[in-house]
Amino acid sequence: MTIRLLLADDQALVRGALAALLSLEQDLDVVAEVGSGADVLDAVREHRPDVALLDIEMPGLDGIEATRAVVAAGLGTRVLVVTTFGRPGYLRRALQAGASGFVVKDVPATQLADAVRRVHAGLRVVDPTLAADSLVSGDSPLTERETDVLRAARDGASVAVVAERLHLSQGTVRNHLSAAIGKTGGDNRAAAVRVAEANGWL
Amino acid sequence: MTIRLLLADDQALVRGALAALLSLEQDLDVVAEVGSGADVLDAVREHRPDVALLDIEMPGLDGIEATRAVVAAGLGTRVLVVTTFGRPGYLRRALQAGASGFVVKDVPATQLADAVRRVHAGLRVVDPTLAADSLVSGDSPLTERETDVLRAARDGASVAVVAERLHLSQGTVRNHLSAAIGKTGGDNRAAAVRVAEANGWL
DNA sequence: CGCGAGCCCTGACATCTGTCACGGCGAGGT
DNA sequence: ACCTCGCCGTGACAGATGTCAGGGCTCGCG
Repeated sequence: MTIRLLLADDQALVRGALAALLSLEQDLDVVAEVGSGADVLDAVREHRPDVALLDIEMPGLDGIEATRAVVAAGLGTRVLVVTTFGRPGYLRRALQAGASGFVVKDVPATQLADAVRRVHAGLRVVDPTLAADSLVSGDSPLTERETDVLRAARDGASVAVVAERLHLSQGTVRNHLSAAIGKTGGDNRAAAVRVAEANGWL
Repeated sequence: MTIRLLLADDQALVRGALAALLSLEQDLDVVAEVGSGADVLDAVREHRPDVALLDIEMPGLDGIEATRAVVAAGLGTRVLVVTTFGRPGYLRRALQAGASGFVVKDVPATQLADAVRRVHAGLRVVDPTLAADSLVSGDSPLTERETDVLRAARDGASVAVVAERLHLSQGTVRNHLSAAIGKTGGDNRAAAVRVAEANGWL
């Protein structure tokens, strides 16, 4: 009995290459490929794959949201998240969204098929090096408002612009920013943005 | 007669997948795979491939430097650069380094083999959508010092730290930063960093 | 109810940042 | 030799930023 697969990755070349790689395995069958998170759910409904391989970095609906949607659909499709960046926050958020496995694109090619088989068997597959990091970095320490403000200031917007965009006073924006800077251990907003992005807190 | 290929990509999974994809073609033969830019030159010397597929984003020696080294070796190996990010600056720098072709990982999988064949035939292969962008964005308008300073300030370092690191006065650092901000069209250093990175000027 | 914890919001103050006008230096043209 | 132009370096100044102390609000708990 073959395992039916859905592939989602916005980079056509990578998607096709993964399809070629997985098709070499006798017991795996790629039944659908999509290039955006928004198309995942429809494809799952139509093809009923056993396992969905989702990339996190996709425009529009990202892999995390797509995972949530697939799991919520309740069709028995298990999700294996595949990502370029081994950020601790991604792992945590993917598992919270209901993913059954999480692998980084750094793993040897031969291990991907194994990961698929394990996920299909109901096991959890987690990159071991990431698991440790994820525990120490834990949940985001930022409050909702702090996250909003930091996100708005991400690409260099001034306090005035952020305040305008979020309908706050400038003092409030500065205060949230200050809190975020303190919590991330940086010296200024740019450093705070780097840390928060690296941990998947934005 | 088959075309002999070298694959370089730091992500083992992507590398293996590309190998599987290209091996499906009758006239292509993957003779070597490496996971870092530093290993490229040795592998080229040992296996004498016709075409080398190099990813730009690699730790240590990046794809641009590796291209330069392969071309300088003068063994007749042509370079096809494959990258995740379609930044105009990358294309320009890759071609300046002597690459024969440049494709983004967004292209359909079937086109990669064609690109390889064209490069092997001595043609230039350039993603057409990028070519236009590259011309308008052109060379970096930043002077050497401005680039240094902006690079040092990239992850949120304060003026004092940058000045220390580059052995300059704080006033000078501020001035270079100011010039970079003006040239990039931003309002502050964070915006300048974004723009410069997006154009491959750093 | 009374209380404390946590979050959001604000204004005042010291510090940092970006701008500006200016001088020195080397390369290339006249 | 002279001039010009572009890049590097510098200090003074206004404006933006980060810190701090503090008030109002909701929510859960004794």
